[in-house]
Amino acid sequence: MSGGELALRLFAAFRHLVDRVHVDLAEHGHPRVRPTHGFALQAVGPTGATAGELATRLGVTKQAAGKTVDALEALGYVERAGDPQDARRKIVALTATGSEVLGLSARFFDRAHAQWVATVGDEQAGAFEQVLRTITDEVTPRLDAASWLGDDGRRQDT
Amino acid sequence: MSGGELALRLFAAFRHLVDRVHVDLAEHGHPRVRPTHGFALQAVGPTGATAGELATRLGVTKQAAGKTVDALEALGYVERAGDPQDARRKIVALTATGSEVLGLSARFFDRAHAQWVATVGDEQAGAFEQVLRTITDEVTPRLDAASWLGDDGRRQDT
DNA sequence: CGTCGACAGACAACCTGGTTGACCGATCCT
DNA sequence: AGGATCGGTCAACCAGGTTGTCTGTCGACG
Repeated sequence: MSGGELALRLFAAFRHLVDRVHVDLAEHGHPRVRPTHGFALQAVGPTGATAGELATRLGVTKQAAGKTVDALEALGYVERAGDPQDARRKIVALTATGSEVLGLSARFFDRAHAQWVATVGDEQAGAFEQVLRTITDEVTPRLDAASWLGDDGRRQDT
Repeated sequence: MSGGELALRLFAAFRHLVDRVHVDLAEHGHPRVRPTHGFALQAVGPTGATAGELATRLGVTKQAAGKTVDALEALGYVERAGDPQDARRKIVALTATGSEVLGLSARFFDRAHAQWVATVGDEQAGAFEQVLRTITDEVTPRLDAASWLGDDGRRQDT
């Protein structure tokens, strides 16, 4: 396998998985969720987070994070609330539907995972994941997928 | 490994590989190339192609393909020439620097590939790639990575 | 031979997600 | 108290993609 093919297939596998999950999500009453949103919800997490924290977790500027929160809020998946401790901060937290999506998403990911484990065999799958783990262990997980493809990598945010 | 983690790691591996190649490319006199451009150059290939062919190969609209060609042309990697057989068609072809980039890119991908084969071991790597191949074999290779992340999937192009 | 439909490419307008830059109020620290 | 700093938002802009429209060229058929 050439290096280029390897890269392509890695991406195809990733995309296949994510697509599958989003089809399932759409069929269960959440047709508007986009992969970006999923990442963001994940980053918010059950404990909530501020826009700034989100920004660093997602590897984007705080403005971009703010916009994502706007979108999620419009979809009804998160809510913004003021922090009584510090009037500057606004903590965004999952709504009921928000955590429902998060839970469903996790379930569907696991289901897709289980399916391909079944097709390739238990042992192979284990070995595969082991290799994948060692490859990606030192890599910092950055989720700013969209911008990364097109942009120069310069990013500063004040 | 949870399904979500699997997806994340697949993406991280892909991204890691691509990033590495583009760092190498930048160090060898091609700092402006973006992943998108790489895909497009690949799609043009040594034989050249029309904008429409590019569009279907990349899985985007012909207008988008046209814009990409504009960018590549501005960078000096491709040239547009009229087709003497059919005055409607304009075939885009790689310039000398264009095919240089393509060649370098292939070499760097292979180098990165070889490096991780070395780190995980020959046998593991082989098994890994075998699994990856079976997973992604039925998947149609679509390279419209950027739009896929944010858009709804509705796409029609006349 | 002429005409009418299909095809290839380009232009314009718009959307999304991201970025930079500037700004405002709240907090902290001296 | 007062200046620096932090958290968040507004505004302008850019890249890449999409839809819709239009022009020029082929080709096939009457």
